[in-house]
Amino acid sequence: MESTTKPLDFIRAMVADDLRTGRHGGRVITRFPPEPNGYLHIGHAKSICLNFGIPQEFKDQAAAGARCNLRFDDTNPTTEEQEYIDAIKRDIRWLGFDWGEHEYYASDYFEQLYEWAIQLIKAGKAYVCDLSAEEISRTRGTLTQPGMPSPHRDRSVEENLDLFARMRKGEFPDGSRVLRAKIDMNSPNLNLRDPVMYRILHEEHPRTGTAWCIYPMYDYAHGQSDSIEKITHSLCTLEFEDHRPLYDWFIEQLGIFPSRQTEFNRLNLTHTIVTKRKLRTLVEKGHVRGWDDPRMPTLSALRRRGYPPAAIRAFCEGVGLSKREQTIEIARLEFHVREELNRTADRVMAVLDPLRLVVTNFSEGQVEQMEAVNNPEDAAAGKRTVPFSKDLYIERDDFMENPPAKFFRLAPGREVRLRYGYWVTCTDVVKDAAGNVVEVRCTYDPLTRGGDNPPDGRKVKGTIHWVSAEHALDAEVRLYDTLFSKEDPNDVPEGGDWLDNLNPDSLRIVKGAKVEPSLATARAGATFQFERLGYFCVDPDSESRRLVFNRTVTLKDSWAKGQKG
RNA sequence: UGGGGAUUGGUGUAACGGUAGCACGACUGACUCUGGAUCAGUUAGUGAAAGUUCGAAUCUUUCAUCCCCAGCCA
Repeated sequence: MESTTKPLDFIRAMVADDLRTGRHGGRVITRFPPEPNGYLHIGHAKSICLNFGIPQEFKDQAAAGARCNLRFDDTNPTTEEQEYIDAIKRDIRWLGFDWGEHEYYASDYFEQLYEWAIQLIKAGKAYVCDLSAEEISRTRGTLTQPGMPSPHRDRSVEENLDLFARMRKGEFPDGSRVLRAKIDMNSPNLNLRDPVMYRILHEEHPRTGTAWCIYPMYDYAHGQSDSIEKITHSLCTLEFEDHRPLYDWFIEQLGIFPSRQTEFNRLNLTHTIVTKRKLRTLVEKGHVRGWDDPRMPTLSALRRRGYPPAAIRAFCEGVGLSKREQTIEIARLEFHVREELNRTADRVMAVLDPLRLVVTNFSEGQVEQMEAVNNPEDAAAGKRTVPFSKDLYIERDDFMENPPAKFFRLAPGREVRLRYGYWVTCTDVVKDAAGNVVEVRCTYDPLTRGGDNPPDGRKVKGTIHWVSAEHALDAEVRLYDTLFSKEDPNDVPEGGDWLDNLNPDSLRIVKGAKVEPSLATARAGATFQFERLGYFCVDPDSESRRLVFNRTVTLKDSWAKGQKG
């Protein structure tokens, strides 16, 4: 028997090993810990798929339970908002994951964290420091030089206890004092040079309101929150590797449940930026319409763009996991989107750049209902009907007066198939005063009804899409390209700015598109394949009078590709 | 310059001392009522140098390169 089990990545291998050796008593508990200060993006999706995926995958081997907690890392009220909490939950659910009742907040643990801080003060492991932020920074030393001990490093336990209690009571202004861990000012790891545990912030918190005016720092809050929740595997990205010694130090000093941190590589995409700070800049400076602008890499934008969650999940599983820097080509994401949509999206005909086509030998006023397959990949998707008449629109690109070799579409004297319609032969071209082709005139062959091959065995090279002029619906179509023209948006010349790499053509709006009448009832979010063009989905801006579509992704187009070269 | 990580085709990811494989991309061709899909095929890789070994991507040493760290952000 051939073994079909695919190799486990290093994290899953570790989990499997921990389960085998009974390290955590048969439990696998992970957590996804977003900070509610922005929207989730594709990079988070990788972490979500990992953290929620692992408990699912190891359920059978984890006799004592497997789950992923959703925990908001809400320790900085100056940047965090309820709006983001709501958006994050919506996006995780949309991606296809559920945390059940295990929704937690670091702020739920503020009291416990405070008590533990007192415990550390009593143990002589933490002290109140009156240095200013600037002074702390200056005395921290540099990469190559050790730091200088704070003049308050050896305050008595009593004084520290008193000061810390008064910090909590609100007796001191912001920035006047902090609580610091007493570790090692000489450590080559900057994180261990007496890191700040608490800072004073007279700021209202979205959840605790004004109950607190001191807030714990990430390093002091995260590991302890993991420990409180008995997280067995705390997975985070590579840049936290340097923080692991500190993560372990607090847990050890406190003698609490030993959660363990393991780091994996962050996901980067070409032509894309996945830094929350920079995404915020794009939104605030108006380079995009908002967090859900379909050009953004946020999950809400990908949803609006029409990316199916299943495609994002497959992508995240597909990119793999390691400790190397990972920059995935955008084409790989698009591959998964096409793969999913090819299976699931109904086909429909739409003309983006309409050119009038008159079938001269077709009776005026006559309408034939032609049968069309909704999805050739899925018989269950059924069939629909498309009206055919004398006056049609075809895609301007599908006609050339003087076609080059290998052009299989319509041209003077040429015959093509109108998909699900009839075979037509171009007999005439009508031009305007400027010489632009404004109409092509054709005759049709009644023996090719439905687009079928004629009995005489004649062949045709091309099949093109069309809509009936009288029946077509008007639509606005938004065509997207990458937000940045450079593979690496951060690759800028001296004195340049990453914003210089914004792609001026990332959005092209087509106003005069014509789509087949079956789309009249399409609802926001519905995804279709416009035959021969790509996948499109109905934008929330869409109204019955004025349909609006977003292009999710184009179809692969070997003709266009050949033209470029 | 200190510390922490990492180097396998264009991009990712396997191989854990024994045939360098898979996916995406690119390129051919077949087929097709979507120049889509599908099918078949081609292309291209172990950062460098020494060493250990019958045998090295894998072990050792040296070198090189890249990423992260000096927030009272996470």
